[in-house]
Amino acid sequence: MPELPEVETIKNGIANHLKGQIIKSVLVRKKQLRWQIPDKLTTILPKQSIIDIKRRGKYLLFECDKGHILIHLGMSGNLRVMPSDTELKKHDHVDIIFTNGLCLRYNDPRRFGCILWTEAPILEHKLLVNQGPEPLEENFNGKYLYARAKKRRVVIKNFIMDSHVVVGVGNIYANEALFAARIHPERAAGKITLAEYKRLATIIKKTLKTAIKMGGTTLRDFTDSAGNPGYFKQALQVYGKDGEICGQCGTIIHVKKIGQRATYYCPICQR
DNA sequence: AAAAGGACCTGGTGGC
DNA sequence: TGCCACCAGGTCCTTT
Repeated sequence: MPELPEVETIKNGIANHLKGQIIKSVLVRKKQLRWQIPDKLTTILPKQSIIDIKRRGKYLLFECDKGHILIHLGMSGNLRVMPSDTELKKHDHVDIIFTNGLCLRYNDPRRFGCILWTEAPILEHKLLVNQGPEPLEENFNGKYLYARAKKRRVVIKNFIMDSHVVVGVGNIYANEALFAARIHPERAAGKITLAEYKRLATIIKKTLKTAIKMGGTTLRDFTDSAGNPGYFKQALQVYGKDGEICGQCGTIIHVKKIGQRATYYCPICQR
């Protein structure tokens, strides 16, 4: 479900409801996510307030009085703010309940996400310390990509999906960005020219910004924190469009597994 | 050090 | 209708 635009959309949807709220209790119905939810979460959070909510890559960072809650939504996770007595749905695994009667409810059918607690400086957390630059920041650009790609034989699509290279580019936006940049997804990262990387970096920024503006991409049942769908799906050029016609040249869009993931591309436009 | 593949998990779909 | 194989927004970890 969530790539960077979806996580950003969720963050924007919940932040204003939660900032300054005081946690009353934490209800964990299923602690086995990607990693087990630490027992400490339920004991240490009550009486703390949510100071701020930030995003790093696809991780959400909830700054509390004594540390941070670290949440990743995996493939199928979602977070909604709702009255704490709202009827449960399947896979509602965790409620963080506030003194004002609202709760933050975590739902995740596949349980690839995680909810962790840390009292150390948040950006030094093991999961965050080696993350690449934020794609919307200035330190992510064509020169950076070109330098990082030197001598790398990994295919370009996997390269830009590697969060240690740049965070937040998942399968949908990797496909879309490579199409827009007219770069074939299977080229070796080390063989892409500086000019192409400049084009690609610019397009990744543009693609993600547009998707955030449109509230993310709705596939299957993605909704934002208010339950609304995202509208970026209508703007997709290649993702999920195998067998359809390329809007640029009329060729049939191909699909192929690259690195275990479905890859959609136009064999004529992308070289 | 880098590349490749497996692992984690549920639900939906399409074929037979 | 049932069963089975396969697919899905991610990414860490192990093996080569």
